[in-house]
Amino acid sequence: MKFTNLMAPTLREVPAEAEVISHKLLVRAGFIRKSSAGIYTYLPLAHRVLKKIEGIIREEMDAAGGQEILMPIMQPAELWLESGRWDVYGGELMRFKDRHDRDFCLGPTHEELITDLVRGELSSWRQLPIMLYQIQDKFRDERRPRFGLMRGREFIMKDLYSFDRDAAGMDESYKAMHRAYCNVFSRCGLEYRIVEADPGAIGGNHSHEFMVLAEAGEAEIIYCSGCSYAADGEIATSKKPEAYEGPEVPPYELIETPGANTIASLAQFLHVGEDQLVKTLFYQADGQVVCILLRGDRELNEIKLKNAIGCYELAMADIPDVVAITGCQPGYLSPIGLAGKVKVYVDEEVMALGATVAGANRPGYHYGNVLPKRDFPLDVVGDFRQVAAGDVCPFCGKPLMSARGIEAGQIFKLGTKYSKALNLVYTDEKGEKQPVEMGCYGIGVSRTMAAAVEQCNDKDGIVWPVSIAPYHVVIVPTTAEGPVWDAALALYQDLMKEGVEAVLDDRDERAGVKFKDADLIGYPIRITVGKKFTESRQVEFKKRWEQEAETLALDEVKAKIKEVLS
RNA sequence: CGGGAUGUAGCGCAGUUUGGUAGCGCGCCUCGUUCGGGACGAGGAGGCCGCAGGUUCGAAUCCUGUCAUCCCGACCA
Repeated sequence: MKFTNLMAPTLREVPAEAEVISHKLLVRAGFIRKSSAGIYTYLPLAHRVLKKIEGIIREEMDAAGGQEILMPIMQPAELWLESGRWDVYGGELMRFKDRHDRDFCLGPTHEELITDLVRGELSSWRQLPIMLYQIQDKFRDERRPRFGLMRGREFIMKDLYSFDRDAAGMDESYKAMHRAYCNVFSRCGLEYRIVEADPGAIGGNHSHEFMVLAEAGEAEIIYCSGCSYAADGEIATSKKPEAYEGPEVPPYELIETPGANTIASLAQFLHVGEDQLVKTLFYQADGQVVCILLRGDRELNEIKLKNAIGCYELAMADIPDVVAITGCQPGYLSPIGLAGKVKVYVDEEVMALGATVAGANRPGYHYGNVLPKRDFPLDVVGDFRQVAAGDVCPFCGKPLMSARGIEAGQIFKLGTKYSKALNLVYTDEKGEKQPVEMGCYGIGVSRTMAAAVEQCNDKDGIVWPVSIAPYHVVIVPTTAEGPVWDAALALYQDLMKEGVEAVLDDRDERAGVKFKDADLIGYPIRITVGKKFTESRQVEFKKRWEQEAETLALDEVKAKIKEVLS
């Protein structure tokens, strides 16, 4: 491709709306342009990168037993009503009506549609297992699209669905996909980590996320410094402490704590650590107020609490509701005396405290010598704490670490959630109907491209991994005429004949401009034809990820390119 | 959805407080000089000042509404 024929509109200045590196660079380097919030056009360079990522995904899915199909983006409401998700999915589902006033949506995911497809064709156990996948645009009306391609409203996704006769079969499919995903991200040249994850609205009971490591990632990864434990911060857990079994504690007593209306100020006033105190919080779960007790130094993990309660909406309770229950403004709230009023969820770390201090439902006062269970109710004891770096690994006891990641893929064991809701059954050897065990497996293709940029860049621009680079080689003639130009053109034509993916920067620009754009766009290899060619028929060969260039004779270039690309 | 900010040329911005008929840098076009890390000079094109109402002799500027975009939070396969 000649640069003058390539629509790659590079910008010298950063668009004001871009915040994260991948968004800035993809816009500046002429890969994408915004259409509306969270919706982008992929220009030729981006399109090539996406096709490469998709190519890698196809090879790995096919090798794992997948068959590619293409389902409609437009989906009828009936299927979503049947699964129950038409009402549950909420505002994220892009809904519309056709001319006959029938309800439809743009597919945010395809469990309903594929289950409907397979139930129409599946009859015998002999047909299983089946793995079907597609690569297509997905639509989610995000409340807040942001960070360019990282969280869009329209994005490209690969979604594969597995159908097995039993749980053991589903486990095999899950393992096969787990391996295939490792291959995909490794082949894309990305540094990633696999973590245990919350299945969320897709459902099921077992899920892993594939996190591309990057500072701009929206997800927190907790992983162990000593063993292989790694989990999304949303569900990560730390070692459960032993419940307190020390000497007997005298009855609780009122103590004066003027002005100590936060955990920090109370700890300071009493000269004890925040981890010696009890924090009392009130939340509202689908309209019902609940109480949560945590160790003073801890934050609540709302996802854990949400899963424990089994509610859809969870938010801090309104202050008037709290006052109605406790008779006290926040600051000195007490767990004592809540029996029968609200359900109390207690983090297991609280149980490890001996005599502790809690609020007294009276401004300026706390109770000392408070003992969990003896002095306040424990309706549910569990893990509700947000785990942080430095906590103790639940499996090996070594300290946990924290990193940030971009969720590029997630795999789920769905079990029979959708097959039961949509009546997807097969007939087994005994002639009995059985529900199908399903799994689903997604990769954000456009997000993976953004993640690659997020991970592979320097101050000058993108540094594409070879496997997903839009082109492998750029040839930069320092002038657009004379022997230098002729040599560059001949080299380009030669490389084209050999099937090398090359761009010839044939613009009538100064060399500096071409170098800047080459770095910005991020071709893995740059070949400069210039003064060394005039002097001694040599060219400069530079790898994007190395600082220094090497000088080669013109006829050595082809071999060198092949060596570097392989 | 709550909070904050911004909409002026393709991109980055000034002008708005104090109303007087639109400006800078980059990019673009022409000519010349340059030519290995975003050159220089001269000339030129390009703007319903987001949109709709209102106030005024007169609105980019003041008022009302509305739309859009971005940030923080909440939320999220």
